[in-house]
Parts: sequence; structure tokens; C-alpha cells
Amino acid sequence: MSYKQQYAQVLHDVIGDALSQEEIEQLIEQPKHEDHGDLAFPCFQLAKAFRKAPMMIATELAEKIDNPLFSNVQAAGPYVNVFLNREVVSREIIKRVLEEQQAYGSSELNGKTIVTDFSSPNIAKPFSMGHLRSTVIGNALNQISRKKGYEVVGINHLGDWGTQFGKLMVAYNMWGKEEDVRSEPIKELLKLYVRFHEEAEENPGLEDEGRAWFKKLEQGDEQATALWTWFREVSLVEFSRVYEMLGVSFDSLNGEAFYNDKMQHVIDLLEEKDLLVESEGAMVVDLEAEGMPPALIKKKDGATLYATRDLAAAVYRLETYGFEQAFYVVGGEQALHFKQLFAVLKKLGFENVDGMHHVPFGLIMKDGKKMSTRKGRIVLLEEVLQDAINVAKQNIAEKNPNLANAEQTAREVGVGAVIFHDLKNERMNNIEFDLEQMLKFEGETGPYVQYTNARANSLLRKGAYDGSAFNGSADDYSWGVVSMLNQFSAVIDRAFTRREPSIISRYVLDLAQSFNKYYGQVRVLEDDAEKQSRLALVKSVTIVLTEGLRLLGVGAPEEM
RNA sequence: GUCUCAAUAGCUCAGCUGGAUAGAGCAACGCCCUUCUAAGGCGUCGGUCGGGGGUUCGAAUCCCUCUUGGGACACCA
Repeated sequence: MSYKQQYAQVLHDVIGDALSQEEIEQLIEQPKHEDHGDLAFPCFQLAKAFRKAPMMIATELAEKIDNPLFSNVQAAGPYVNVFLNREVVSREIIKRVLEEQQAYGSSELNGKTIVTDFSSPNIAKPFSMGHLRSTVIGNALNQISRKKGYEVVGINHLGDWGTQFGKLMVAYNMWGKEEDVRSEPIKELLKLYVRFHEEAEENPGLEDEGRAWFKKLEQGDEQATALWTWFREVSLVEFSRVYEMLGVSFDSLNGEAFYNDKMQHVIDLLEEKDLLVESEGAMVVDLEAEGMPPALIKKKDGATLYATRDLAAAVYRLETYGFEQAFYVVGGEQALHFKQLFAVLKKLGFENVDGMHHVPFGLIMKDGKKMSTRKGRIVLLEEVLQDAINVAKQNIAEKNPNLANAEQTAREVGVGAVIFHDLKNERMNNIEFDLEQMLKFEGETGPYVQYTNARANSLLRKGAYDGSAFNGSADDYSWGVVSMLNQFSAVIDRAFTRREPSIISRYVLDLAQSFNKYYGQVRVLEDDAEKQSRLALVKSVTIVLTEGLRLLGVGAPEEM
């Protein structure tokens, strides 16, 4: 039982039935200012029931509370503020962390499944900064969901099908050279793609040619299939290199092409329910009643679209996984698409559509505009990661030249900096791409948290921590740390229900900050009776920092 | 035009389901390495929470409206 719940129970005993214990718990808040104690109960809502001024109620309640858990109970205006008994609570919390280790904050397995659609880059295009967001947000949500006891199926819904491949084939046939594509596949394919769009501005007939080639591909044309297979293979080689750097893996690589033979099933379902109507030569599902433009299912040439394939994928997942929830970690600009998708699924009569969520995020902007592959306004993720690793290397060379595992550590720090930078803020925010900002390792950054953890680990080594429990006294600084440790599971809950990794990032920063204050004020390795107690606190910090970073997909080296 | 997301310190952003004096980081300035990794800590400076209405005992937070910016709106994904 959390301390908040305990306080709610105590309050309930003295308040009586005017409010339920749950209602009281809802009202209890954490004061922003230290001198207001650790937990505060506002009495405004009781004013009506008791027909008394909130201030009076607070005074009366405060007098009635007497519990060893609290070292002090104060009525401060309309609030009843309690101060937790720091020694007792510190002992309890640190004991839990040390016992549970990395399982601290975890929930029991609940036997439910969450299916996540994330990363999902387009084949034959470089892995750009634009794809970083979906990849790292999705990965963090997967870790958080597992921490909450869910079984997670992470799907990389590769963009390996669609008209773009027809266009690419047209471009390749006109201007491509096999040896160029072999030596630098993605770079060359991108060139062809950009050139296609440039030339198509002058010569719109090219678009039709592209569509025709995609149609051929869908019908299993040999030449088209051979090209497609080749483009896909060379792209995957590049992608897997990036995923390895990021430390991200998938449970399924079923991309759009996987659903090619499952499309008819969806179309059959739509026809059964009589949902498919003809409009301007295309087949659509009318969504006017839902206040949305129609969902395009088939083009007038009979070929399928993005929506068709996503629909097929959704139906497949609904029928295959029996999930409680499904996350689509896809940019906010596709909000309409997902609203349409879910609306169509509802019309089809699927039950669990309410468990499906689009998890949108803001754009990475360049010069105030959306990054665009078509316009060649693109930054390669791999280059950014490499830059970050190099900066980390320089830092290590300057600050810790004797570090044993320098190469590996530089990777963890550099990559961690990039991931953390992306996950630090609310996912809906647009972010202006700023390499310099991303390569800063001071202040609210991944390396700051990693550094804090490394210093803490260094204390454990030097102090020869023997696994003792915390038995010491609690000062303002240690209490600052302990109350942060206490919040971990509530933070995980919030991050999970809001599908918001930044809540973990903020938490980890706050915990690191509280520890750094402690470190600055308290000499941990002082040889006195409480040394091992202090080290127990330090150990708890390393456990929670490491676990917090892990949830974000960021490494936590013990030395740096 | 319709829908949608956003607007908080010079810059980048927090601010939990509305609650007590709006917080960090960066930048600027001033301190702290003869003792635990200075990728750190301490301090100073900095805000009519985009404007205007409304709901409420109480609004940065909820509702309406306006302004500004991003994005999406049929055969791309």
C-alpha cells in the first residue's frame, strides 16, 4: 500500500462517510513546496458536507490524526499537511528497492497482450531522422508495457508495398545503373526517387507509369517482383544496422507486402456488410455519417491503397493476437487516416476497436518545415548517431582517458544522447532538428543521467558496499532522493496510461538531480557508522536510474 | 474552406485527473575541484502562462471565441 493510500485511510477514519477512501485518495496531492509537507489534503470539498469553513475543518482533522507514520501533522489554511516519518519511510523504500532490484516498480504478469506497430520505415528510402521518433517512442512504450505486466508484440510494419515502388521501378529503368545500386543501394535509390518526383513535375505521365508498374507488381509480374525483392533486401541490410545501433528489436517484420494476399479477405468482409460503394471510379467506404471523408479502398485501376493494407493488417491482428490494446506509433499527420481506419473496423463489427489507439507524435522539422524525402530535405539517422558517438569519444578522451571499455561506452552515451533527446519532451511537440542541441551532454540530457549513475556506481566500488540495508538518519538531501525513489511505480503508471515516454525521461532527470544535490552535500564515503547505510541509498539510486533508462531504451554504463 | 495539434522566462521545455508563492535546462553573470568522476553542485538575473470572455470557493490547466504557427483533407504512404 502506498503512503498516499495509507494517508487516505487515516483520513477516512477521522472524516467518516462524507467521502470514500478512494475519493480522499484522489484529492490528496503532493505539495510543491517542501514546507507544506509530503502529502496534503485540501478540505474544500468537505466544506459543503460539514457546512464549515475549510480552514476550520483542516484544523479539526489535523488534531484528530495521530499516527506513527507521520512525524508531523499540520493544518495550513485549508490543507491538512502531513510530514512522513523520514527514517521509517526511507528504511522501507530502500529495502524494497534493494530486494526487488530491477523488478522494482514492475507489475505482475497480467496475461494480456498489446500489439505495437512502430518504426515502420519505407523500404528503399534511407532511415532518416523522421523515423527515429516512431522507433524510439514505440520501443519505450513496449518496455513500459512489459513493465506493466503485458505481453507485447512489437511489429515493424515495413512500408514495403505501394505505388512508390512502381515509381522507383520506372525511375530505375530510365536512369538507374545496376552497379551504382549495388555499391550504395539506398543512396542510389533515393537519388532515383527524388529525380522521379522532379521529372514528374514536368511530365505528369510518369506518375501513371509508376502506378502501372505497381499494378504489375501486385499481379505478380516477374520483372517487377525481381526488382522489388532486390530493393527490399538491400534496404533491410541497412535498417538492421541502424536498429542494432539503437538496440531496438522486433517480434515481427510483417510489412505491408505481407498483407498482399490478405486484402481480398477484407474486401470480402466489406462487401458482405455492403459497405463498399463506387465513387468517381474508385471503391470507397462512405464515412459521411461519422463526419469524415470516405476511406479509399480500391483505386479505379483496381489496385489497393495504404488504407486497404492497413485495414488488412488490422483485421489480421484482431483475428490473430486477441490483444487488449493495439498501439499505432505513427506521426500525428496521419490522425485522419487512423480515425477512418477505426471507423471502418467498427462498421465491420469488430469488438475490440476501442482498444486500438493511434499514438501520434510531432514532426521533426527542418527550417520550420516538415522533412520530406521527396524534396530531398532529409537527415540520415546513422550519420547523426555516428556524430554523437564521436562526441562521446572525445569527452571520454578528455575526462576519463583510462576508461577500460571506451568504445562500447561511447556508443552507449552517444546513442543514448540521441534517444533521450527525442524522448525528453512530450511526443506531440514538433521538434526542430538541431544537431548541436542533440550533441550537448550537459543539463537535461541522457548523458547527464548516465553520468550521475556512473558516479553513483563509482561510490559503490570505492566504498565496498556490502549489501547492507538502510539504517541511517534522513536529512533533507537523502529524503529528496528517497521520495523520488518512492514515486517510480506511480510514474510508470502515468507513462503507460498516457502512452507518454517523456514522463519516464522527466522522472529519471529529477531523480538524477536529487541525487546530485545529495552527492554535492553529503560525503558518502566518510568512514563512520552510517557509511553502508548511505551506500544502500546510492545502490537504490543506481538500480532505479538504470531501470528507468532501460525503459527508454538507453544504456546505463557503470563507468564513463 | 473544414478538421486537427500547438502557443508558459531571451531560447528549449516541465507543470499529474483544476488547488496553496508558476518550475527545470540552456544562454548571461558570480562562486565551488589539496576529500567520493566539474558530463557535477550552489547563487543571481529573468514570466500580464498568445488576447478576450465564461464555469468554479479556486483556472497555465475545463468551455467558448479570436489571433498566430504546424499538420491533414480521394486514387502517395
